[in-house]
Amino acid sequence: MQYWLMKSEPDTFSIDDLAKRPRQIEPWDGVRNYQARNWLRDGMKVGDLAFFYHSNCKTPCIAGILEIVKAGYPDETAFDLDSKYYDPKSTLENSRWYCVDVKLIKKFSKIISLTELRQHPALHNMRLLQKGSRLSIMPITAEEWQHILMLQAV
DNA sequence: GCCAACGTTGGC
DNA sequence: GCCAACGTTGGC
Repeated sequence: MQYWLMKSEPDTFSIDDLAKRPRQIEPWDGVRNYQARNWLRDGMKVGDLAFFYHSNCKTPCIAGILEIVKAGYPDETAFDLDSKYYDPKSTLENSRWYCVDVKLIKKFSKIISLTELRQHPALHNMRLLQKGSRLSIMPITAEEWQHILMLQAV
């Protein structure tokens, strides 16, 4: 059991967009970074939980909780000529990119902003808070997970 | 919109 | 294998 944080730009795909999906399930596709790809392909297991993070927006924040409901499989957007995620170097026989399916577990009634996260010494080591950190998928420790959940409960 | 930080590409 | 050039990310 591993905890994760997954970034999405709300203008592209927000937690509300996920909430509108029929079973609140959606492929988490379009990731084009090798480190993140490795975690999608090899690290994430069905039943793992993840924070849904809104990036590149007015108030960057953790907006809710996701569950991984399907483990890593080839990202089909890479095969789609019309997709902005199209990559000619990814093939059906040898897929370069992977995705997982996520399900919305909870949308926070009170979001936890990046500013708030920075105020807690217990979270200082989070990869998310490191200068220049750009990973869109990252692991979270159980301690960090619990700490952040407490902030939400307050 | 700015720009620092980072990742990728490709010539050599 | 180096590294300059370029493109992207993402907070502010």
